[in-house]
Amino acid sequence: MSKKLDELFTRVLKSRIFKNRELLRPDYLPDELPHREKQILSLAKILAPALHGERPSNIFIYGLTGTGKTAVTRHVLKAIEKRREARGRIITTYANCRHDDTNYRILAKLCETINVKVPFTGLATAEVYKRYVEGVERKKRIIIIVLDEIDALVKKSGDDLLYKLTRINTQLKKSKVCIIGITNDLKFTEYLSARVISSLGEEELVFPPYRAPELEDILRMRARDAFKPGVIGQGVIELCAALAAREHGDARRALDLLRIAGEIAEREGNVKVEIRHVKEARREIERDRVVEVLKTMPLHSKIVLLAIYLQNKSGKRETTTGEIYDTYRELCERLQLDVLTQRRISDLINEMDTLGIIHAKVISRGRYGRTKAVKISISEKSLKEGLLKDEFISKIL
DNA sequence: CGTCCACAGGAATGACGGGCGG
DNA sequence: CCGCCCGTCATTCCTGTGGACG
Repeated sequence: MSKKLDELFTRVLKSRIFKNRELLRPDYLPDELPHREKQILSLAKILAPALHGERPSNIFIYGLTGTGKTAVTRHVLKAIEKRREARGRIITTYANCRHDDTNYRILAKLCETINVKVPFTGLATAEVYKRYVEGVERKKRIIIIVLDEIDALVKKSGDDLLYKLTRINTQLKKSKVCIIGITNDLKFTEYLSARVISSLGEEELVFPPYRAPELEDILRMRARDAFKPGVIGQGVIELCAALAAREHGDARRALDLLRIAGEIAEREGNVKVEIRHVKEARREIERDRVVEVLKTMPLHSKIVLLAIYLQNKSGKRETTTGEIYDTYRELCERLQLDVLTQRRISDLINEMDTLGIIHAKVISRGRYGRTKAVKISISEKSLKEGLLKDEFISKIL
């Protein structure tokens, strides 16, 4: 056994495919961002006043996932920080609102970057905010706050925090705060109140999706340094680009495809990355994503999903809330668990809808009521793989 | 054209686990 | 250590509603 392991490690270390795999990771920031020159310049122009101590306008950045919003922002901030003028004058803060999706956690994160200590929980949000304002004022700097995937925060916790942050400068004398909001939801402003839109949207930048040829450029540039020479087979780059272009021009997806295709080829002991590896990579990505989401869902969501699945299996392609709830209740009784109310189940169904596990559409059937038509939008295989990990669920299946 | 189904989804409230200040 | 307050999850109660049926 240990000999086999040894061989495996050696093989991975002496990769015949990769020269530097890290270059393909989604959070790697390359020196050059092809086809985003315009956005880089615009953003730099807006932020430049910070260098001589003026507050830059707040900025709203729109664009679908993988269109380079985060990369461009980090790129520009990095360039600003490098300038001599920035020293002792500018502090930049980055927070991802999908990762930290409550007002409290965002504030805690902001506090962290200006060395203000706050506990994980327990304090009132208003208290944390107060400490943050005090901390900022003490710093006497221009603070640039990047709130990535800001839509996630607003949808969950409302725009209160945003409002406060846009007004924060009225409480400050020695420091100034500038906010960059990044969102991949183009209709995001619907969730915002007018007061926030006007102050946050002083400037707006739109990132269009990458087209397939542009994705090819990006991939080729990264592949040149990430892979050993000559290992990329005919048409591999083009396929990755085409698949990602179909997914609204998502560069992250394109890079993931290429990296995982490379990993699959390597696992096979192949010396070339071929088209079939890319196809397999696509399947793997989708499966992993879904299984990961399923595994981390709360127990009752899993049971609801199972209920939908069982309804599905007994012939119907679509189910309604009422039918799901009945089945759900039976399952709970069999497992001797407390039954949640229908109101709560309705929320759980909505949550799974936004996660993309199921598809729920409100339909009206006249005097037979108004309900939701629910169907599962993931493969049976990944559903089982994700659910069977749960000890309760596996009792039933 | 009004009715009325079967829910959707908002608001208020309670239970619970956890940190804070004294 | 205690009483207090907080955020989160869940319940209860509620009003709203698209359109087939009569």
